[in-house]
Amino acid sequence: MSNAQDMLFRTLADPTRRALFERLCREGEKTVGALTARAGVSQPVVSKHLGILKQAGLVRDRHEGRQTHYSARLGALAPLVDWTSEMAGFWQSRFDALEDLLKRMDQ
Amino acid sequence: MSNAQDMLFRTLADPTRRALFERLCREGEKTVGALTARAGVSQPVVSKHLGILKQAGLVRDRHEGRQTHYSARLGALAPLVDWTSEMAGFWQSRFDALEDLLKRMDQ
DNA sequence: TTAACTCATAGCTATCGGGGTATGGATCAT
DNA sequence: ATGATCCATACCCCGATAGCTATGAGTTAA
Repeated sequence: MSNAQDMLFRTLADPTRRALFERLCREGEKTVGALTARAGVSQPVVSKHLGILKQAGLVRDRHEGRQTHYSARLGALAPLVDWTSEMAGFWQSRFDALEDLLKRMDQ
Repeated sequence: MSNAQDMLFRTLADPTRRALFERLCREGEKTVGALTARAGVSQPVVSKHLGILKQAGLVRDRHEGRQTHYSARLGALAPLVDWTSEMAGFWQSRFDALEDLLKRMDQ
């Protein structure tokens, strides 16, 4: 029963994970080793986080010899944008309704 | 060292909390009692979540007699939108750079 | 004043999850 | 073939937190 937003919010809630995703967005494709070098946590931890990011659809992996290259999949952020827009939409429609009411009261 | 995005993602990561915020966006101002009625958790839990939402700036409260009315503060979502745009921007600029490179190689 | 009601806080428990080390599988270099 | 490198998995540990009940503070009704 967990929708797309749930997965995204939970995945991006962790600072280490979000930092990894940000680096992939900023700097493009990176190997696990390169990511580990500046992640501040051990390699297994980086691998686990990358696995979670992949499961959320936020990254993709490409195997080349003994190293794995990860890159950001920006399209996965769409549900987050949609959710935000939806919330804004509800708020706006209620605002419009209020505006409308005030207008009618003014007549 | 926790920026605005961190607070927002962590706060919205919990399904119960996000559901409360969504209801406030959809249906407007609600009392704690009204929220508790359909929250699926106990009243103290609802109060605690509302407190966290308030601390994140996502809701505001208004005291009226013995009841407290909560409402959504949509502006608080701005850092989230900014972050998303920033990530998209990085991705786009790298894409543009690649496009540019290919263009120059083509000459 | 007393009783009922609304919400917030305190205290507790159990679970979840992020961190680590150890290790194995796979690939490359010697 | 052997050793070194890169990554993923398994396992454990511990802190964070979401849930509960009990209770108190504040407010309205009787």
